[in-house]
Amino acid sequence: MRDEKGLAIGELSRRTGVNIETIRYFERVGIVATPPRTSGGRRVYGAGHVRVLGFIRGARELGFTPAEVRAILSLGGPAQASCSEVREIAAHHLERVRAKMADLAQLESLLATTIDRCEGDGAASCAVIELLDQYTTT
Amino acid sequence: MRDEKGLAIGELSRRTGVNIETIRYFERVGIVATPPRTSGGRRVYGAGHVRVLGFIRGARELGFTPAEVRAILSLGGPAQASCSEVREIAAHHLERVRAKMADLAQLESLLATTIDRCEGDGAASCAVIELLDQYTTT
DNA sequence: AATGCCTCCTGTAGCGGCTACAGGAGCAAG
DNA sequence: CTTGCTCCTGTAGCCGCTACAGGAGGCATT
Repeated sequence: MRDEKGLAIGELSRRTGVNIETIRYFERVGIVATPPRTSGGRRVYGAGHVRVLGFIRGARELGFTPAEVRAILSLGGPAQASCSEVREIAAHHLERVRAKMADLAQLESLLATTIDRCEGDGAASCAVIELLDQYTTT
Repeated sequence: MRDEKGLAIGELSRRTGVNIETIRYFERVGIVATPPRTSGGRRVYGAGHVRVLGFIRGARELGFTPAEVRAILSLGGPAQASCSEVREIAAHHLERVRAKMADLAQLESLLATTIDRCEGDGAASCAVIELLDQYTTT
């Protein structure tokens, strides 16, 4: 299957960096459209699929949730979605990123402080174990 | 099962904030020890289980991975693990937290910049879609 | 003792987002 | 035709839980 007009799934996978099995999974759950087949039953992909799969990969790598990716795709995907709607989804994602950063900053501070107080085996108690032990009675 | 000497699983769950089903799961996968039973077949838990489950919950809530939790437990858990070893695991976790923070800071910056450049539907192109579209050809 | 209600038991399946594999068919080159 | 590679479908699995069905145990009340 080396037709100029379409790609086999392996070639699509190499082009987009998305796993063959993941591509089939995406088709099965409706994230990407079902492609036409050869008479032998093999899938034939075109430029639209190349674009959409690359887009999905980019969004996932930037931390957009699968639900957000689906939402953008249901707006028409990269070719048709309205900019203001995509921008709104991205802004929401940015809020989540900022909230996670704030959580991690708190956690980092707590861990660093506790580890600093930890004196190792010679001490009568262990600051890290004490920290983790706090939940013993709720 | 209201014996002074032991707790039933429901009471253990209320005491530790760990789900009944999760407690059974932990026993099944070996994270916590199998407790003795009544003649009727009910599990009877003691103070050791209360402590370990609380500890597990604390560690998970602070973001320690299941593998890290298991590592600490295999060192003897909160009652017996050596402080220096637990501290080392915590320090490694702190490194991961810091790395994640750095990743998120980069991502936050990229998203914020891109969203700022996004002018909405009136523009000829969409900065957010362009960003996500970068992966179309690898 | 019987009843009713709550708790606990085992076994199994499911969630999400993929990932992997078995067994067989298709396809192209030599 | 043979060979070697790609692709197909169907199924199961990863992880860390979470949920449920059907039935048994336990306790208080009548």
